[in-house]
Amino acid sequence: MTEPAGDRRDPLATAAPAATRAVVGVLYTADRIRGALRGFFRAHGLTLNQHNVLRILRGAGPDGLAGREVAARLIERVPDLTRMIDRLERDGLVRRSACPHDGRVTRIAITPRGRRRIAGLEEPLRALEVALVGDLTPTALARLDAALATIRDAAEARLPGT
Amino acid sequence: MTEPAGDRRDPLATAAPAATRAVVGVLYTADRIRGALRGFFRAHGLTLNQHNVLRILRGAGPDGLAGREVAARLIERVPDLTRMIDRLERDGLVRRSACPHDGRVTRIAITPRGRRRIAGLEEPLRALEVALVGDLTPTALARLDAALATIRDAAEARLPGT
DNA sequence: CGCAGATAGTTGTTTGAACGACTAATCGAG
DNA sequence: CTCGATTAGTCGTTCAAACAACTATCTGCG
Repeated sequence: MTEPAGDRRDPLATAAPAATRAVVGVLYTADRIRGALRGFFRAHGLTLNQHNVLRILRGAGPDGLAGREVAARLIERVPDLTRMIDRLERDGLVRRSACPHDGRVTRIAITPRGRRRIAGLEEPLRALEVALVGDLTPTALARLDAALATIRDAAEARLPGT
Repeated sequence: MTEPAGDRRDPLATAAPAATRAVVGVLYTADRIRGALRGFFRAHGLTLNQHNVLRILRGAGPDGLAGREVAARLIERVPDLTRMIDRLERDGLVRRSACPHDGRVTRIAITPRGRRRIAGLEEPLRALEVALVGDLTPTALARLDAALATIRDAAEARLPGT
């Protein structure tokens, strides 16, 4: 009789409101996915966001992209792209250059060393992703995408910036 | 013939493999949800994890919980619970006490001030959560929960710890 | 022109995260 | 007992995140 309200063990196992369950479920699942991906990238000396930047730059032209564009394409928004690029540049994975048309813009491009760093990662990464969601049917995956898109649109409408 | 695959603009708008889309979608959506929740909690001097700890402790008995148990119930795993509790204790929101049965264990309990800090937050928080997912039908929410549970089980099997 | 406003990026500073090493207490086998 | 192994928590240190303020460049209107 000392713990009358001790039935709240796991935030995901409760009979919480459906909205709470969904929000918490997304956050919880994302945290575990990040944990699984962290170990993967760490073996290659990269963080999640670093790999993301390199992948984005590899998909860009040889002139690279403006920092603003890189930030817009990132999965997770980083509030200080400058110093993140600083570290990548210090490691020789990206290269900065001034934009000839706009003196404010610094263009960022991937270096050959950066390409080598992420070379060969795509296939094992995809295998890991498949292992994470492989038990879901294509229909379930499509529904998941649609539900997430709905939530993210609502969430972006409530973000401070922009 | 140097860049034959330069059609990758937005990580969510591509025709990427379904597994990649799902993984990226969860991470992307979680990041936006966190951004929306951050502003909410910030107005009350709390972070997401801090509010989470207080909510967990409020659901526990008057003796509080062992740090280990708090960590296990958290939505996002924190690798240094000690200093997180340090900050909450410094602000007078929680209180530490030694466990009489096990000298290794430090029990953590919420203080009246901690209760006041999170009092009244539940309803607006729930309203925010509903605003985030309100456009989804109950069926869609149930399917979302099921899909996330599947993914998180697979992800936890690939985490370093435990 | 010339100046108000907007945009892109950098920098300062504080706070928290991440990783590992370390201490102390408990448990279990012999 | 008592010694090795395990568990709970704390501490040191390094790195990155977050927020705000600042500089420099561009845009457009008068």
